[in-house]
Amino acid sequence: MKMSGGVEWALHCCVALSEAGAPVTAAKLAELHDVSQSYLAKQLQLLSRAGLVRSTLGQSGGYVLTRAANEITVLDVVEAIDGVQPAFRCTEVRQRGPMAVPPERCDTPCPIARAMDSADRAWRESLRAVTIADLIADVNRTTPPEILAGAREWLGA
Amino acid sequence: MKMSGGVEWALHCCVALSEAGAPVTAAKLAELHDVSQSYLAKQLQLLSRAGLVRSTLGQSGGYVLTRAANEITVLDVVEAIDGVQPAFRCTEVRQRGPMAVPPERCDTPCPIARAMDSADRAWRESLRAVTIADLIADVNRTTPPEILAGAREWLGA
DNA sequence: CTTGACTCGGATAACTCTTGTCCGAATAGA
DNA sequence: TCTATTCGGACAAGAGTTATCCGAGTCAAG
Repeated sequence: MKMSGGVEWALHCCVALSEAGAPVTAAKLAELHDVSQSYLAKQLQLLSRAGLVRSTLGQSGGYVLTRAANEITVLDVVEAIDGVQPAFRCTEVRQRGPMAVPPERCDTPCPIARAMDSADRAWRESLRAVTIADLIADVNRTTPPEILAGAREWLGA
Repeated sequence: MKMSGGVEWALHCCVALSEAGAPVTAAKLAELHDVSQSYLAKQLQLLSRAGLVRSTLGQSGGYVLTRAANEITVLDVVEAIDGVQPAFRCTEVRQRGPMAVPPERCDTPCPIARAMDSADRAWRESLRAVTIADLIADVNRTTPPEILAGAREWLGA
């Protein structure tokens, strides 16, 4: 089981966008994080489709967050990039084979699927409890101030 | 993000093995669940490597659980098949690009990684709380008795 | 108003990982 | 001793992710 690597980039971009305030181009975000520009554009498109960022075209264009940082959860970003489908998908094994249970007797979900869904809900609930604003607060607390100031200036330039 | 489909099969196999008591061959398990025999063998190998099942060779051989059903958690099976690595892997983006944070200043983990790890722990904790015995109890409660009896007899035959 | 350059967006290949299959080594019973 | 049956690891095919490019649209300046 592996989450799309783009999730990490997208979260870093959300943090940067919130700190910048003004529109930032995909090229600048890619350079700041030293990642593939073309591929990062794809992740930003996904964020745009999900309505988390708004893109501005033309000169002095770029991406801006559509909501305040404390109104965007980590789960929002994860679902925008990685999709909303749970990692486990029940294939109804009990309805197959020589001892198959007839479909009309399967009103309750398979116990295995139930356990997986419960775990999936716990996972999502944990991600929903953290917002971009929380991440920013942690970043501001743990990174050297001079680097923070430099990054803010670099983003604006 | 997608979990290996073999996890579902492996869990069904553990339930079946616990109900059987005697060794069951991979071929019988595959026929019971109507899945690819060759591929199911791969999953059973992984369970064997993890020490959850013991294989017996030769005639009248097969697989048996090494522990009681209430001593095997769903998490044990998931980690045996899908691996123990978390879905999210931090690539230390903060240490890259023009505003890179020097490694010696990165004693605390990245806030993004921390949020992901917390969610991952919640997920695993939820899976650890459910045992194969719990699954069996649910199965016995929700499936028609005649099918249960038939399956037990079919496994023994 | 015209021009120009810069932006994002979707369609297009390369690659990695999962899925699926096969045959050989080892074993228990006759 | 022999035979039938078992599991185990090595071997291809497919799907999904990763990475890239070029065109449509837009804003700003001249």
